[in-house]
Amino acid sequence: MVQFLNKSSNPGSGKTVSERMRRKSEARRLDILHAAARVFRRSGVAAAGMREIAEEADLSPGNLYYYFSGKDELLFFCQDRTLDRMLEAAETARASTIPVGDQLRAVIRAHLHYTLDELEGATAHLEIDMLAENLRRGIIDKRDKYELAVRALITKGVKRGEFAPCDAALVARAILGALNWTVRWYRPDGAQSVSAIAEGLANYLVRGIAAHPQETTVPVRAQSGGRK
Amino acid sequence: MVQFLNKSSNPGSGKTVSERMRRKSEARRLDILHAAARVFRRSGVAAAGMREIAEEADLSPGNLYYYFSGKDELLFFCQDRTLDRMLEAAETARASTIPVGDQLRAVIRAHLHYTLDELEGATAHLEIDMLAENLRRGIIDKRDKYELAVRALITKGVKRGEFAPCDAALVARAILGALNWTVRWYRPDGAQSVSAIAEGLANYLVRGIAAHPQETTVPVRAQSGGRK
DNA sequence: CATAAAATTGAACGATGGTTCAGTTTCTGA
DNA sequence: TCAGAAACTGAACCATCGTTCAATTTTATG
Repeated sequence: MVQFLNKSSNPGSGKTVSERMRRKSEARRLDILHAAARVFRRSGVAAAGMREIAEEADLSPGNLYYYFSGKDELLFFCQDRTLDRMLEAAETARASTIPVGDQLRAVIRAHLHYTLDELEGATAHLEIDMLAENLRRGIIDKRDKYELAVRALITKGVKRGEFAPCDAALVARAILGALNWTVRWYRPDGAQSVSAIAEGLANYLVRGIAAHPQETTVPVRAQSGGRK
Repeated sequence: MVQFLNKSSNPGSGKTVSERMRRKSEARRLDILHAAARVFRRSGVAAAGMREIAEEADLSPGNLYYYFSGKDELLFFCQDRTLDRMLEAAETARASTIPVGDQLRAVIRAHLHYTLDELEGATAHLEIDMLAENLRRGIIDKRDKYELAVRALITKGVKRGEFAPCDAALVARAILGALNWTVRWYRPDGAQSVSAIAEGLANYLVRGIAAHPQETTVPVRAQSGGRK
């Protein structure tokens, strides 16, 4: 979680020097990663060029390769990081003692936060087949693990009688689809904030499997305090 | 609907000759369009190369440009065609006299058919920003019109008391997201057929807004006759 | 301050992808 | 049968993109 840089090529190749320099280098790497994530989100992975990423990170194209072996490594770290966060959120929800419906709601909120949030949001993990073959395996596994976590939540809800019997695998995919597709239409300057969208979607998506849904209440547009 | 070729550059530029030749040329154009749609779906629009499309359509790369002005025109026609079909299905559903829930179900079925079906399915229309700026407008308008049609269906259901009050715009986007995301996980050789997936998703997605959902029934995996 | 390592640069390379075009083959209609 | 149009070909062009590298500047440390 804290250090994901020693997984692969570090700057240079000689033994590291002072602690202070190592810190600085690491921070720089993180900055670059953030810049790459922004460009990936803004332009899409395919259209995101190394020159564009370099400019966003305020360094020359060539210098990028001093910190990362190439575009694939950049992409890999971006995807890996986001999936880790989502998996963590899913695990936290699972381990809690609140009703399963609320656990699912928490996962939905976190999911949208990590994809749409202006600062922390990233979407690179949604374009897995842009990643080089050799790096794909691990990412795919994490993505599948996440999907399975959502499915397990649904299954648990059914077992407890909180949810109606259903095809958990299909419902999980439907939920994830509805969530992931938000990156296509969400605009930061739009009418609804990320958390408002999250509440609305959570209400609708959970209601679809709730054993005893409230007769009336579904996402009625913004019941109080509009933006942010 | 029938002829969408005279919208732009036809083969050659001289006056058309005999009717028989025109027919043949038109058929050829359609074949190429189908081939392009297959390649777009298989490889994604960005990764789909003109050489690959040419090979799929059994002609030389250069010859492609005898029938179409370029990749953008190819993409435009693919997107336009699919959106037209979906709009048509939405209109048919709207005009029918069945319950709104069933109208929505019909739209969902058609939507998945036109995206996932082995022969007729196309996914190019999901990558709108791959299209050149100057052609985008029309496609975006059609897509928005379709989204509005789905939203209108929901609003109608609420007005009639068949659906619970909700944020129709958000729910429409959730539904479309769940549907569109199927192209990411659906595999023709998977366990469920397209229509089985359609039924399962329709049940879940409609239940989320139904005023009085059945207590139990939700997509319980394949109640009879598995594949096809 | 000096020196070596770390960091940075920008031009250039090779591959790829959309597109063009001069030339060739195939087909149509009189 | 035979022009002339239509259909077709494949090599080449040009832009772009990921990447490399020799050379230069900056920084850390004795």
